[in-house]
Amino acid sequence: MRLNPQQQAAAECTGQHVLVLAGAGTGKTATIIGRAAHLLRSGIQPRRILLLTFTRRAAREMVARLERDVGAGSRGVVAGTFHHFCLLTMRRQPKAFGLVDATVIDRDDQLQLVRLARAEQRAKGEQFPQASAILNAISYARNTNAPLPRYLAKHSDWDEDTTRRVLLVAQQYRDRKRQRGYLDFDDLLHRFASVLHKEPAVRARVAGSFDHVLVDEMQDTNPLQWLIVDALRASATLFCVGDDAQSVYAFRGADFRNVHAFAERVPGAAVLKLEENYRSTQPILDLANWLLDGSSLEYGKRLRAHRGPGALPRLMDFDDEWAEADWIAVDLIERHERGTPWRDHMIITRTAWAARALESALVERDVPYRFVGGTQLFQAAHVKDLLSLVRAGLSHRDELAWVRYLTLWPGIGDVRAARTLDTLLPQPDLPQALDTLRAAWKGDARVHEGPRQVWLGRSQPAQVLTDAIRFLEPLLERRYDNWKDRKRDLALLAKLAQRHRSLPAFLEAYALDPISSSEASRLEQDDMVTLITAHSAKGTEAPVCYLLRAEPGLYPHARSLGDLDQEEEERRVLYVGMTRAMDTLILTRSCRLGGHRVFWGGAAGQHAPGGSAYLLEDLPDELIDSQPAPPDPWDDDEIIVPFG
DNA sequence: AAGCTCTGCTTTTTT
DNA sequence: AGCAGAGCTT
Repeated sequence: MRLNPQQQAAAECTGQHVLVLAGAGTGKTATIIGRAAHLLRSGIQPRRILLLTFTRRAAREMVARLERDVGAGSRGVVAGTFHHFCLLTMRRQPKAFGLVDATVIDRDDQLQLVRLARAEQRAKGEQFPQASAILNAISYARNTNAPLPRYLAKHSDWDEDTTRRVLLVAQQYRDRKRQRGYLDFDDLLHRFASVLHKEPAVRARVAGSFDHVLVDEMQDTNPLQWLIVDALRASATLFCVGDDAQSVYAFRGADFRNVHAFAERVPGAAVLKLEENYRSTQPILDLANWLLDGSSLEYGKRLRAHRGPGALPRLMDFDDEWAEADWIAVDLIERHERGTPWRDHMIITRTAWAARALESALVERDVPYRFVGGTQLFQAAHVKDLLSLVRAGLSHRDELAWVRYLTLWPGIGDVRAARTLDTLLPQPDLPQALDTLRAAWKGDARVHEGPRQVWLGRSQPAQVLTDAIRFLEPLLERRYDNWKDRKRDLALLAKLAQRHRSLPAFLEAYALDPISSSEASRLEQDDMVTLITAHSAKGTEAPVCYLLRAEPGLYPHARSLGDLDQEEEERRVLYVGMTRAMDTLILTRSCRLGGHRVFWGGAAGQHAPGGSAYLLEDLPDELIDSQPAPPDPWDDDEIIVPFG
């Protein structure tokens, strides 16, 4: 791989900590990979290089590219998400981190726990914050390393009494986690950071195992992650890459001061810039530059296209989302027929939900596609059902799994499940708990058999999964009307389990990475259109990009209206979306801008002073090729035939 | 008393 | 797709 002089200089700048400010498409990944390759060539041992990314996608891509560039010499480089790295390290020395016998839980499990606590605080029929809202607040405070009461006082509009009870919910959530040995995603970072902070010996051991730490997407790191990077700096050299204009995870506590204040926090650090864009043609970048110019913040960024001129981005208006979706599907088919492979097309959506019309159009027109981001296909209910049985068969203390498994049975609801669990929990181990269950349960005798099968066969993950599917089949078939389709997902899961030595390892890997959708699709076919959320799209590119529903209510998202920081983040989300396109950028919208629409979310167009209710409001004509809406193919007005 | 089924509501972004 | 609530069934 060839680097330009700036990239080269960055990759080879050794002897001090480095921050690289890299605009969209300027070869950020190439540079970080180039850096790793340079270190390996200069004799650094692979296992002394740590490569931290923010998303699993980025981690996978980095590893693949590094292997392609360096070959087997890259084996042993430690690469993964922050969460992954923390868990891995803590699993190696469980005692030092107090991690013996802990189960990692995903967001669904978290929500379930919060729901239980919430039910106790909420009066019947009363308006009370949703479990997800409470969990978001808990998580945000945690990731920004701020006490929850202070965070709520500042950022929520809940009244005093509600706030008091939300704090009780949070307290209970914590207690329940502790009692059951559950660790949520935030705990992974928090536990790791706090032990590194409090135990100099542990810190020295962890930090001392690396010479170089490479951090991707630095603008997305949150204060907790900063503490981790900061601890590693004690004996390793940092190489951080980021772009403040692409910071889109503030909702998760990301703090781009980690980029802005880098030089002050890390004395003697070199700050380098990459500004030449290699991805897109100039008109696409002109549009992106215009978008940033409209901000009240100063991003100090002007993307220059190394590739030079090209076609103007297009803007298409439609009557409704169905017409829009169908037009895109047809356009994709035409491009495909003209010889462009499906994989060269990417459709970028603000939310998973906003793409529902598009998904049905793609299905209807037989366009092969995969969805990246949003709620994963594999977090589906039937997968959770299966995994709940597996988890129940490994520990009688896993309350969430047991309740889910038990309520699959006809005649068992929340109440009976909870009561049954009260008898299981005090038992010393699982076999005895199962005996108790068999003795106490008057109904279907098979209830205890499923977990028992798992327990007995637990040394062979793939076989356990296969047996568990067979065991659950009658129950699930009754429950879901499209069982045949769902069964295929489960079979895939059993196949993936083959790769893991133990069931807990499989479950933990799954919790952190609920089946790489990439893997799932690779098992099927390669050439397909990518439908992707703007957040997930960061770091990707495609020759042809559609920006779906680039309309008021979505850019900025209605929920962000009224908060200047959030509105500003929406600008960056749109910026990320636009700068994915290499040759062709097509923006589509599906509402008539003339007729004022009231958007859900309450705020109804009330944007913050200095912000904007619609980011493409004053789009200059010369930057875009505006096209009138094509006739509505679904127009079902009666055709009046004149008689003579 | 507990579970089941129907209906209406509500959907940001991710580890 | 999943939740909450109402009303019905076991």
